[in-house]
Amino acid sequence: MQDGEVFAALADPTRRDVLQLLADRGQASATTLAADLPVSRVAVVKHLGVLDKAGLVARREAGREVRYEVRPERLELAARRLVEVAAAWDARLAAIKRIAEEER
Amino acid sequence: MQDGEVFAALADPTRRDVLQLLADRGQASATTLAADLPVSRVAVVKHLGVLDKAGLVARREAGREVRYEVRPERLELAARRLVEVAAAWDARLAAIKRIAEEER
DNA sequence: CGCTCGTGCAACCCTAGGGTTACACATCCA
DNA sequence: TGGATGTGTAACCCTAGGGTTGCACGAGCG
Repeated sequence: MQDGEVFAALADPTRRDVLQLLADRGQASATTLAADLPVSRVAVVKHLGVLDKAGLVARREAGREVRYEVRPERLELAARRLVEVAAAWDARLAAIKRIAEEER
Repeated sequence: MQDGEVFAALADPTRRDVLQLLADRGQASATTLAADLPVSRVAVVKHLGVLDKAGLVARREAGREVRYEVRPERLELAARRLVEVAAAWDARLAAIKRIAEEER
């Protein structure tokens, strides 16, 4: 459940569609999701698999079918990490700029 | 310069290394970056290309060499979008939960 | 019980893209 | 001017992974 996995998960357009669709419905199975997507059920299952590993989605078995639901917390966490990294870069850049100023 | 491009750019580990290295140095050319990475210069150039398209890096020609530098703003922007999406999902999930409560 | 529906799984196809080497060209400097 | 040095580009290799079809299996229901 690394950050890299989250980015990789978010990188694929079909996967983002799956995520969005899932968010709209609250919860759904791979089969019903596939009905409203231009790809097969198997493809959707694979996508849900990587989304699950990335922690962006929760898998819950209900009888003979498998329900998935979105987990916004993970997305927020990833976003916060991004902000942290960006801030760190900013600080470093500011420091470099300051040094450049002093040397002038 | 779509959001998808940013995620795709961030998805590759080598690319993240390039980004980090670039952030450490403030600015650098593809050749000098390649010196401290386990891949060839050509590979680094390609990576810098997608980072550039994603807006995460700025390309600046200086004489016969090409300097690149990191652009934290784009990273922050992407992060903010993520937070927005997560918030939207949260709201939707909350709504669905509320409806479920009412139906009870 | 028998039929249907939802999953899991295996085998396969095909392209994107990350990586390489080799060569041509431009710029800087002794 | 000539030789390093830094880029760009072309041709190529190879795997990851997104997509498919086909089939077997288990759960639910008339």
